[in-house]
Amino acid sequence: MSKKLLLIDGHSILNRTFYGIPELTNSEGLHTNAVYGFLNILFKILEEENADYCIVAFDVKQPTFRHEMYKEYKGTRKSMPKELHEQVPLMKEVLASMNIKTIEAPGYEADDIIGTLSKRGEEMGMEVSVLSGDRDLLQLATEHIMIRIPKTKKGNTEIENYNAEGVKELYGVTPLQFIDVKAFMGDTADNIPGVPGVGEKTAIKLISEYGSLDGVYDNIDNIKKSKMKENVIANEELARLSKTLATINIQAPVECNIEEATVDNIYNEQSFEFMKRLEFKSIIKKFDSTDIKGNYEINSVFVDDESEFIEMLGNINDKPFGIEVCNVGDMLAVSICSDKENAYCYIGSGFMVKGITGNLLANSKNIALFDLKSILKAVQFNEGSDNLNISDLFVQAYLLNPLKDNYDYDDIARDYIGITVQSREELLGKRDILSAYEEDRNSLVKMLNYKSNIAFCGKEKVQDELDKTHMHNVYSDIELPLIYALDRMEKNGVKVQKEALESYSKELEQLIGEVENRIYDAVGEKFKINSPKQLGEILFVKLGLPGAKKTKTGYSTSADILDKLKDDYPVVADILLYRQLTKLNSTYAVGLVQYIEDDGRIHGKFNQTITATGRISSTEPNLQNIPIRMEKGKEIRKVFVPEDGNILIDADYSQIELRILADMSGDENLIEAYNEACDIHQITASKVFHVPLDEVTKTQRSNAKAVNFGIVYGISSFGLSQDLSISRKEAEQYIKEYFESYPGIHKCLEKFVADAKEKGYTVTAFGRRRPVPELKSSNFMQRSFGERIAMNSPIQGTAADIMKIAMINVDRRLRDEGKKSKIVLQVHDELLIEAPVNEKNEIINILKEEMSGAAHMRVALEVDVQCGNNWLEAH
DNA sequence: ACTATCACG
DNA sequence: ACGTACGTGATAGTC
Repeated sequence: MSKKLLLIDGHSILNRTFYGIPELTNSEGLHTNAVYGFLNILFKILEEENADYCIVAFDVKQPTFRHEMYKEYKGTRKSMPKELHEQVPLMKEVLASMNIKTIEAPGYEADDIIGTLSKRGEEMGMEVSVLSGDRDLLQLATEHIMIRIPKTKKGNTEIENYNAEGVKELYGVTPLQFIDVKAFMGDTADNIPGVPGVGEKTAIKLISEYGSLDGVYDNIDNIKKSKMKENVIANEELARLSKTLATINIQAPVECNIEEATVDNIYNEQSFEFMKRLEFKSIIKKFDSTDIKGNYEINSVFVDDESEFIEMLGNINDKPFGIEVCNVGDMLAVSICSDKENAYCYIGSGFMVKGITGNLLANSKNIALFDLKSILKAVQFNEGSDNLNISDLFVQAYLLNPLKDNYDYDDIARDYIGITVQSREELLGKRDILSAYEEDRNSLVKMLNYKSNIAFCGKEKVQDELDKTHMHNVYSDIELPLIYALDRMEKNGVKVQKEALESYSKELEQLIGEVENRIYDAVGEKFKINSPKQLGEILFVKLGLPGAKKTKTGYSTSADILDKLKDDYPVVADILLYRQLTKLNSTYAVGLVQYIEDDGRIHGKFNQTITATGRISSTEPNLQNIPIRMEKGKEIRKVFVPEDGNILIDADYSQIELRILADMSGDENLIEAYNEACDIHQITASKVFHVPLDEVTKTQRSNAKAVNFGIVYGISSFGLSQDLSISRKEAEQYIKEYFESYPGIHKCLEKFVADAKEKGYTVTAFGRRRPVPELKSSNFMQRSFGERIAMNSPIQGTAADIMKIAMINVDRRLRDEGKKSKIVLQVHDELLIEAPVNEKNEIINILKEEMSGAAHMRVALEVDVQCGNNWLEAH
């Protein structure tokens, strides 16, 4: 059988994948999207074709022989963005690691190299595939040379294939005639001028009729008189030059022995290291079936016998150890690791193990684990003075880089130890713990043992990083103690009246039915009102409403567009109402009922490792976005109630973010305004609009409020103008006046950006960091986004720090003082406490003291506290 | 699996 | 000229 040769146009594939794949960086901040896309296509083709030889050709940065006669060549070519530029040498290194030959020849373009090699391969009797991102190479196609062009369709890469026949079919000319077509039509991307006024259609018509460029000029008298004909005659020289430019050199003096460019050993140690460094998970997977992967192995032991395992726990004494604990149905699983080579796992229902494990956790000084909060769900113990040092690598890794979406043991193993461990999914698939136990106990044991082992092995490295980044205190003073507070809050849960919620849902459904019918009547047909696609079609095509704004998928039907139409078109008002009602019903009424447990309470999750800024997030369900702003929505809050004999106490920080900014900036005017306990929005209005304080109108105050919000978000004139429906000019004026009124704030925000640009990350008042890779982008949009992040993150993050400290302290006071009151919810700047009626006054005091006292700043941290028999009343 | 929308701070 | 406010999560509809 004939051998197969694969030739790749390196730059053109990189170019295509760079623009086709969203931004992607590894932890070092290296851009990797183009390389990633290239490799995916490469693997796909190599697997498909089973090529024997592979060569990747790159252009060299200098005028090439073929083009040196055409002086303007490359004059208008856009230079590569630096995110792509840095990936070119990287790509070459990766290919080298895979033992794939790369080639570049000074004075010759990649096209010429590929052209030459493809012909040589063909002469040697090979089947040749040429992989390129554009159609420039189609002229090379023959029976044995296939041009392959990858296309991304809906996320999938499909490859279009052209041999000589394929070209003929598509264009009606042979591959060689395609050169002459190009001579007439030109190619702006390649700076081939062509003949003015002649495009693809005309060029193809000419060539298919007269066979070639020469044929056209030989028969020029047969062409009937037209503007086009004049152009063709007048530009003969240009056409001939274009032909030269368009002709790929197939006899370039390329020094390359094709038979040495074998595809061999692409999966090897070096290439594996590269894929790990670039964090290409799906590609790393390809190494699974090979023997180089060098999967991390330990001696993973399953201990059947409870007393044997208890003895092992006893032998730990004061040694450092890594541990993992979880529930397996009614049983408990514990894995323990106190040396790098071995880990031991017990799974059973012996109650002794539970007690001893709890003791070990409460009294040991050197513990490493992943996700303490989840362990607390399986084995309860109180934080004491003896175990202040627990290293929760899950939370620690989050602090070190809050932008990641996973901090599982295999991620930590890769990022901090540099080894590859089989992930939970590789070992257990998508099964839950119990079914994994029932179906494949060995894999479950392996997973749990890896977890305790990686915790044990990774602890020091992670600790070092925390010290290096000065985040050790953020961990030990804030995140670690917070874990216990969050765990208790989750276990407390919040009482929700199931019946009330269900009847609320019934009411909504009734209303929804009515509104739905009104809409169908008005429009004259039934359709899915919640489908933006169908709705957009109905509103802007069928009914022809004005103000249509197109998005990439169709018309925008978002609330701010519909709001402008609702006064003139009653049906639009109904659509908005329908949206509101269905949202309330599906997300909040029906949505919440499912989460009410047998104790009548919802025990949502409060996640500590999600947000970029340091805030807590809430899921299953999200209890941090329960409606409050709209009249209809806030009713939902009535079903959040205390147990009998209790009340709800709600405490929230008043304008905490702006106060933090006042303190961090040291702006005298803002500090003074706050310390005189004035209405801050009114004062701002008075300053920005130059009116006396007592003459500030409602509108002025509310505009000033919007500016204050904008400041915290990282102000931009566009954003403000959008929010206030004013012109950008006006918004700019507001901002200018604002910064003149509060010069300290202006300076402070500029410093936030400058510092972040210099260091690559932002820092809160308590030392929490957030990397801002967007600031390095060459894309204006991305960079501006980075600047707004740099202004907002220190503020939002500091507020998050303060709230976390307050939670820890409130929680501690409640327990130290033997109160029955419990924290049940946290909503960023608000805490909800369920308190026995008789504890009411003391709790109010505790809340005020601990929340106000969580940080000491130049302005007071004001806290509003209210009580009620449901959440709506209390807020 | 992705997009649009909308709920909250 | 570019095309946005900062931070989240759940749902319905579409592919």
